[in-house]
Amino acid sequence: MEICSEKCINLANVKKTIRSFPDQDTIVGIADIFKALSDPSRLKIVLSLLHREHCVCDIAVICSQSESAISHQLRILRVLKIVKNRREGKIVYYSLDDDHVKSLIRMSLDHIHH
Amino acid sequence: MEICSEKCINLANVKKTIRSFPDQDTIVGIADIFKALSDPSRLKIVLSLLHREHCVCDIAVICSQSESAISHQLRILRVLKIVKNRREGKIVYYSLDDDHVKSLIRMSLDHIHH
DNA sequence: TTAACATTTGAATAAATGTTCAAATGAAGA
DNA sequence: TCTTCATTTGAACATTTATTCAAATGTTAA
Repeated sequence: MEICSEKCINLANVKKTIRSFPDQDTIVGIADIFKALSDPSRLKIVLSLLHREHCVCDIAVICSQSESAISHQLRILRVLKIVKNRREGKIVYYSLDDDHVKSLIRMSLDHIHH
Repeated sequence: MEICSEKCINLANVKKTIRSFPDQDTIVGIADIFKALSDPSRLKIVLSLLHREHCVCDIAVICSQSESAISHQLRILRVLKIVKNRREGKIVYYSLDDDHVKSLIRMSLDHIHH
């Protein structure tokens, strides 16, 4: 990474921080997970799956949104490996696919309620 | 919350999940924190402050962005109480204002590198 | 094969968001 | 006071994003 030393106020600290930086892929990966949880309606979906699996139409009821809107968001969460699904006849059940996400949400719940 | 029982596949589970739901303010609050960390450039700023404070122009160098762009993002992070600042003459130093955010980031780093 | 149903998909629209540029603050030193 | 410098601000623009609607899958039961 290039450092324009002329513009730096504290070059030593800047170098330290840059050295401690994760690589760009890691940064984007983390940002993606946070982005998945950053939309209230998508967060609601994840919250609804915190304790048990649900089918799409039940999630729609729980989140008071259309089944289509829920399905669109579930696809995003599926691509990010945050939820997984299983089919039982006509019905598709979704559940959380990532324990880290559960931890993140529990931790943020603690944070809000501190 | 209204439940359209006709549309529910599994009413009992739906009711359980709805009962376990945080209130809307909590949901939006959590989503806001995740939103703050969901943009790679904003996440970079937070990462740059993980170990030590920095002034705006140094953050700009670290994140290879304009000082104006950094300042705009810092304002968002300040409103969300994720960073705080102190002025020393002409220079404004920013640092993290929230230990929970540090934990969230550390946890997500663990997650990516599992 | 049909009909009914749960879910998915694609296109379109509206709203939110990040960056840029230029101008405005506010503090320090000449 | 004037100049310089670090930072902030506002408006404009381009991009991303969530939701809606209509149509398409894919599965079950008649």
